[in-house]
Amino acid sequence: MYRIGDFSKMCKTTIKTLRYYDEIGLLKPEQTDKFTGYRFYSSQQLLQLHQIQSLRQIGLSIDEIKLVLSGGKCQSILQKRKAELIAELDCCQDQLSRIEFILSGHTEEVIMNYHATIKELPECIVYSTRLTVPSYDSYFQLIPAIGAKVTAKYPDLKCSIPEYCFIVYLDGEYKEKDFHIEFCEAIDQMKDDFDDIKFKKIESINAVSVMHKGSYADLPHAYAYAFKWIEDNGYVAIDNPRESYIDGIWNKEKEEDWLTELQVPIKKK
Amino acid sequence: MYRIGDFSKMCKTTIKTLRYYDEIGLLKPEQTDKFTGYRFYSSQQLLQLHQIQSLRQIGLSIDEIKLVLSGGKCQSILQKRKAELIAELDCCQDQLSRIEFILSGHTEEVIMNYHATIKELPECIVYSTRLTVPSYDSYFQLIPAIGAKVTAKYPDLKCSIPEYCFIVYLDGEYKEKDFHIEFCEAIDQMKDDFDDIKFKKIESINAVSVMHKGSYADLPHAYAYAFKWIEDNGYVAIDNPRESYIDGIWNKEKEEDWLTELQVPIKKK
DNA sequence: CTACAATCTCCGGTAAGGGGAGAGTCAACT
DNA sequence: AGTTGACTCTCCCCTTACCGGAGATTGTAG
Repeated sequence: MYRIGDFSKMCKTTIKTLRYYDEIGLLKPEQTDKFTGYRFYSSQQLLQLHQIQSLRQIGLSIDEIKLVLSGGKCQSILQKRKAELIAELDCCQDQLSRIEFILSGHTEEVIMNYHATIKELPECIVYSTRLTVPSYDSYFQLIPAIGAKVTAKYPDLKCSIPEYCFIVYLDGEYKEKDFHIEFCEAIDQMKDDFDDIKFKKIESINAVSVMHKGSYADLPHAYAYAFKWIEDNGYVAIDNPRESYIDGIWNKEKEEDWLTELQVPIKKK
Repeated sequence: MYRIGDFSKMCKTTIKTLRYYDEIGLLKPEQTDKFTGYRFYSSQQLLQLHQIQSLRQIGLSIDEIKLVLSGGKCQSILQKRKAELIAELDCCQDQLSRIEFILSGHTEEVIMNYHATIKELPECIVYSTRLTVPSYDSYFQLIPAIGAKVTAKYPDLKCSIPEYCFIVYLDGEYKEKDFHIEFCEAIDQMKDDFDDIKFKKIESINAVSVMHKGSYADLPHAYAYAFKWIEDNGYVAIDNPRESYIDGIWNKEKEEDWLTELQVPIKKK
């Protein structure tokens, strides 16, 4: 029989940990003095603790170890831990790649102020219409008219709160003018199509998001950043990018206050 | 200005998280109503939060993000995080390897009951002597005599508590008899050598530890397990293994109660 | 005016222990 | 027999980055 201090040295485990294992019932000392509360461990416990340590060192949680020790599910618990580890490895690789991307200084070439995040865009219902516009500036003259038309047809239809409206560029290539675009506005319910207005449900999807502040003339920088980020971090774009408008001419006077979010649907390569 | 619920949807961040960031001062809402306590966020905060998310997604802690945002040390923080990630990748690989080792069932071939852990053996002072013994059983007749001799020479010398005594096999190869071994006993202070007794300090080292319960005749199984484990998990032995005696003939009658710990000094390959 | 949704603060919980206070216990040395 | 010092005990709070829920207040629609 060993007192906790000696046992602690023999098994290279702190006294705190031994007391904790006692408390949670993972490893009870063979005897506990009823009056003094002193714990006494035997060599048998040394063997048990050694197994516990071997399981802890492969990253099992204490609850999992309890399951293993109570004689069940060893295989499936290890398989589960294996899957966790593979996911964790992927996650670390991804984070490492993103750090390399920042450190390698792509950011400083253009503007230091772009950042990329991955987020899940939840599913939503939108009405949409396709149009060809001669230039950037002409969008926002056309858009209010579309909204008015839809409201006139379906007065009970409401925009999502918060508002979510975006356009998608349908031209695969870069164009200086006469863009082919699709305008989408998220709404609260499905309706029937009419004229050139189509209603559809957009499925949930993962996208990389880059915020762009300022004039639309600089948006290509944001696109360049996003696509380089996607490429360098091992993702691929799986759909046309969305340009989502947050602040613009309709609520901010100064161009430098305009805020746009670029969302590029992606998946891991 | 957006209320917390809308802002939460826009930035895909939970209300709980936003309140938490407010509380810890990472992201304060632009306004807080003095009477109702309602938080109000602006698009500017959207931009800030987006950056925070991008940093969180590479695994920075909140304190680190605060440092980055307060304008300092961005490079060094990222380098530090990079180093952490590389260490974490190594750790995951190691755990994965150990799980594969168990799942691939080496264990079942021999005896299911071996487990391996890696532990740091702390530095210690020992007296040691080399001897050649004809067979396993003759060790324990010789050892008490050695102890007696040392105690006679240095009466104030005390064994470490808990006791730590082990032998090292000096023969590189496997032998059936006439082993060349070194016997070591950990003690509390350095003394001068005499006769064939040498005192030395053993440095701290990492070792893989395997517990063996039962007759010494089965020890080769434990050795086989340990060396296969070392090989398969990408380590190499860097010194002779130690056989440390915990329970044996001196305190347990039955052979099946004897407990021995095999310690093999290793490093990552 | 009444629902009902949104928001607030406060409290408690997470995993696996670590740190420390204050009190009791054990063994050896005067 | 008393004292010192090492050891151990329990109890409580702390860690990270939030989540869940209770109970109270506020805002908005009908």
